[in-house]
Amino acid sequence: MSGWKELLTQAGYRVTEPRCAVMQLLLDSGMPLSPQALFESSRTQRQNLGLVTIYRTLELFEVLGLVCRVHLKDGCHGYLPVSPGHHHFVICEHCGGAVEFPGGDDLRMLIADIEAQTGYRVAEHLLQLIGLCPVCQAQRELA
Amino acid sequence: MSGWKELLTQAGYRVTEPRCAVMQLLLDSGMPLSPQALFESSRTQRQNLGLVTIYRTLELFEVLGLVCRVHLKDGCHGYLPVSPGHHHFVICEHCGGAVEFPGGDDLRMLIADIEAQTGYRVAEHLLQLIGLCPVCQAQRELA
DNA sequence: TCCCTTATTGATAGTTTTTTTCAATAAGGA
DNA sequence: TCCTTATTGAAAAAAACTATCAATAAGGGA
Ligand SMILES: [Zn+2]
Ligand SMILES: [Zn+2]
Ligand SMILES: [Zn+2]
Ligand SMILES: [Zn+2]
Repeated sequence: MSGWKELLTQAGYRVTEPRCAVMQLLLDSGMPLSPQALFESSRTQRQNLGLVTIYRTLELFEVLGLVCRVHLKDGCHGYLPVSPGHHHFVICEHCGGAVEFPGGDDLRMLIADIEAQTGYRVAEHLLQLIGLCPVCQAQRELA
Repeated sequence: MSGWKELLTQAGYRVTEPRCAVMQLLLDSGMPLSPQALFESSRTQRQNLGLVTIYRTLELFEVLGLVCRVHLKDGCHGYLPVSPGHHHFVICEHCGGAVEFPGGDDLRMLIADIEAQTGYRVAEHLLQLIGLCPVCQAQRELA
């Protein structure tokens, strides 16, 4: 994400300090952050964002396609910054580290199959992979 | 789902009236139901389940693989009864109707690709398709 | 650069969702 | 039928999320 400020502006929104802070925290984190986690991070870094602002900012960012909401096992709902377009994530179940990947032809085929089988017209999909990142794999092998 | 009572018993749990009621409501519904929705349904049908019991029952059922938690746009977390094994759902975004589809080889190729690309070891995945069911498609065409 | 309009913020309060607690109840084996 | 103990559900607490509104600040225009 680099041009996100321009995107905000073009969409008629203001580039405010709190919005910058939220985006920065997300970019620095590398793992899905919940609204609460963002709130606490912001306090640690003396930015003191309001929790309400965080909710609103995440919602706006999601609508603009700047962040993506992922579903976690515990508690659900972390947010990750995303590059423009459609995407998915592999999330490490141990450290939370998330890596984005594009949906491939495989998925397209699968969806076509399901449409044929069920008669549904598929408009969107939710796909997340959960596993162990290389670092956590190595760690586990030592134990 | 037919042998779910046996499955409960074999796992050392009791087959109670509230558990039967929750399963029945889920089976009758055909769409994802939230804990709150189950609570209200149960009151309508004079079964008066406690909300806490519903939460606990859903959690147990999920652990036993009898139901599956799906993530909805608004409010998140509906529950659907599932047949044994691995599977996913197509959910109608208009009427909520859900259809299960088996996921055997599923995403094997895709996952293998991602593992190679990212170094992650993928353990599980979350896949949901969202779209329009045949009925709702027809309805939309008339409008 | 300064001002003015108005989008945005955040404190407070309110609502919804989920979890904890614990005495009363009932499932199911003896 | 009785007894043990898993299970229930009312009530209360905690967590997650939303609504309100006066004060603030972004950024366009003078
Ligand atoms: Zn969710
Ligand atoms: Zn990891
Ligand atoms: Zn439908
Ligand atoms: Zn699958």
